Amino acid sequence: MEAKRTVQEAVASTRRTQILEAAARVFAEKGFHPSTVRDVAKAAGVADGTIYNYFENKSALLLGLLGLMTERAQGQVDPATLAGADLRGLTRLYLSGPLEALSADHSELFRVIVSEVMVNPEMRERFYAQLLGPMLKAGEGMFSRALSGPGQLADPVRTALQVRALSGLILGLILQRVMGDELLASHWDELPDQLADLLVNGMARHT
Amino acid sequence: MEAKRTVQEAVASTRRTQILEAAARVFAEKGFHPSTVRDVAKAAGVADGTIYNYFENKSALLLGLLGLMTERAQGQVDPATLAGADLRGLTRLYLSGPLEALSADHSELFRVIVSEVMVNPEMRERFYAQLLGPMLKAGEGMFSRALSGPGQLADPVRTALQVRALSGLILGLILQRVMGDELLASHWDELPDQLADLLVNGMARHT
Amino acid sequence: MEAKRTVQEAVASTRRTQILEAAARVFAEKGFHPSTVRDVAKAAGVADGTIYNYFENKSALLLGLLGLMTERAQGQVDPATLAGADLRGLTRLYLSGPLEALSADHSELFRVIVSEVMVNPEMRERFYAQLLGPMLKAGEGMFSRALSGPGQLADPVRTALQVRALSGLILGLILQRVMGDELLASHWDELPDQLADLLVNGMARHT
Amino acid sequence: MEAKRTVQEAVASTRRTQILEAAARVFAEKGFHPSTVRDVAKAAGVADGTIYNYFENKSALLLGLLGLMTERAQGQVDPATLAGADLRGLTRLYLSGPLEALSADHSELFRVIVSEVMVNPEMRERFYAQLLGPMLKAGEGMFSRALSGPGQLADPVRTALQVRALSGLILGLILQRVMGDELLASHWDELPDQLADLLVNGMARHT
DNA sequence: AATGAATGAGTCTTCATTCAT
DNA sequence: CATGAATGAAGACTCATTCAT
Repeated sequence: MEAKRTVQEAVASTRRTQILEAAARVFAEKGFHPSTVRDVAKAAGVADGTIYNYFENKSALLLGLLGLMTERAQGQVDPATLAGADLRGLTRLYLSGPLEALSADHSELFRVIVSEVMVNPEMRERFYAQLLGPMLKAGEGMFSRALSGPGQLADPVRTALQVRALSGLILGLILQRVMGDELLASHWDELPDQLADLLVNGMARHT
Repeated sequence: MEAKRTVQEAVASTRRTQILEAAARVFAEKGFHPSTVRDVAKAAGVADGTIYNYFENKSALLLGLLGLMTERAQGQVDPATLAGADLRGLTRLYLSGPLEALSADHSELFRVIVSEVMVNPEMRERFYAQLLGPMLKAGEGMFSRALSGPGQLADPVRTALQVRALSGLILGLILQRVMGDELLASHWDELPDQLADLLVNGMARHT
Repeated sequence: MEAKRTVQEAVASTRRTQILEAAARVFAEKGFHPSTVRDVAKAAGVADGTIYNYFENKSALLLGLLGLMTERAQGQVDPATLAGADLRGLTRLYLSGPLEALSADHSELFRVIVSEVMVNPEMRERFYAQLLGPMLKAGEGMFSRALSGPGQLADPVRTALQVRALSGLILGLILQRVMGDELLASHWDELPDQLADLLVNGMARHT
Repeated sequence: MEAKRTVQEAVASTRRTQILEAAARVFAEKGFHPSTVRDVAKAAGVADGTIYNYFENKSALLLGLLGLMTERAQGQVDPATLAGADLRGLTRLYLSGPLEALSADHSELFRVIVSEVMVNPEMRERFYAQLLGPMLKAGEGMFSRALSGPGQLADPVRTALQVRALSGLILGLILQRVMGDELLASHWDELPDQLADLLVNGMARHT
């Protein structure tokens, strides 16, 4: 009975993932609103009704994808690497994770999710609670240490705003790339380094 | 006949604007997809069918709003002020325009438009062609001059990337605010100054 | 403008009736739940969506039919005839109206409506408020006069219960006929007379 | 083997009853059509599919409930009591059984069943064959004796119609009560006596 | 015999768009 | 040009029923 239930749960979990990945493909291709539940069902190789055994409604698929994305975004950063990093290294690391992760493969899905986040309150809240908020919190911790001088604590508000500048930079660059800016696309890999220089040293010195 | 046509054109133009502004209100309130053409018609005080005398279809309303937004975004910057500005002043000005303009009133509509831009190719292209592209071009011109030393031209690619960092910063900060970050909301007015400092001098000196 | 609106209203009213009569036919034939909105639309010769220009939803069609039935049930009784009737005549009249009206043509529709009235609170309330309640009130007025002796008023509660017995009798007989009782079907026309005898004189004398 | 089969049959019968009672609760609460097979399964504490081991389909549940109701309606009347009753006593007894039984607890279920009987031919036939028909037959027997004078048989058609009047009265009163008539609800217990008086002596004398 | 996940046909309802007036 | 009733395609979702385990 124990075992049986566990097996069933495993199957159910697999099926859920299977549907979710199908939804990711379909939504990435056609967008959320133009996609039909039937599209997702077909892509997942299940019947229409089966979708509703795993998700309450069409929107829940999107929420599920947000969860998937969150899971993947976690654990991108290696705490050991962070420990020994100086300010520039820290900045570079903070930037490079999301820039690499979100832009490469999942940009299509990212577009769909951001699109709904903009407009759907529940998506927005979850996005902030699961992804953006934690990322900001982590950043504040990291940079508050790095920015504090010996015996002098960094201004917490200023630190928080700087972290928001960093994360904003990431978001904004991804958006611009997604919107078709070719310069960004072709220099994407250099960005973490360039930006770290810029942010640490400033434009004046950076030149 | 001349006059008559002109009057007619004026009326038509007015009616178009009237519909567009109704669409702005409606879309801002409910989002694009949940809003119906009838909603817009009612808000504009016209019949459903009348909408189609001025706009090809529902999507054209959104394109029209993008145009409206573009018009308003132009002429925000005063060329005279720019001329005498140093690097920090320039940065501050470049940031403050959009931050003030887009965040205050029109944030709802901005959300709707960005949402569709993410997902709708035609919207994306126009957004880039009308708004983002020109803004980047202008920025490149401005900063290329400011960053060039005497007798030495600034690296154009580096300049372009820096400009994209600036505009990305703007976009990303607006997004984060729109997503409900309270710290940004309460310190919004200080941002242009703080960011200008940060970007010009860097974090190291900025502390 | 006046005239135009009036014409439009007339058209709308006609269309409403047209749909309602189609619904009556369809529901009478297949029952309410098995009938689809499309069935009604086809029977009415309109598109599916047109139904929803005149009725909020499928249930509203049934409510509409209840209204139709109510209208027809009114004005069945001629006040002049009632005035001069004695107790037996009154009873006979009170019975014969509904028995003739509801059983003949509209028995199919009556079945559908009663079926939903049994189960649907809103239908039940309306049925009572529009049909049964008024019929009881009218009966109480009529019989309170007829049952009062000279200088002595009839007991109002007893009168009210007797009226409910009469109306209950009507309802119950219709139901039994509708359920297929052949004896009732073949003697339907004699019922008002027979029942009036029974009720006025009692079984003991009636024999 | 014998015993085993018997035990199995007992279990099966129990399970059947268990499901049927669950269905009674569910249907009484939500009505037949709005209830799902899953609702019934949950209320019975079994899996969806189990229902179909005991009932052919959803409708069979309702037919089963009709059977349940029939069983309970039988044996309500005590033949011994009937034997010595005069016309008034007989009438009172004939009325009081159903009025007490159907109105008290099972009125919800009664509503659901009548609702379907109105609309579903098979239900209608069974209802007539199992419940109404036998009740009429029994009444005809009882009253034919009571109404016959010495050496003179009562007119069978007249008797049959009178019995139908009685049963119709019952049905109609229950319906009116179920529809929310408060006077009936508050005087329900007096009905058998009052009605017996009315029917035996007539309104004229009854006053 | 019990389970409950899978099925997919079926329905209501919405809404962008058209067009006769 | 304005109107708004009519259209009908489209889609989310439900749920009775089946069947492999």
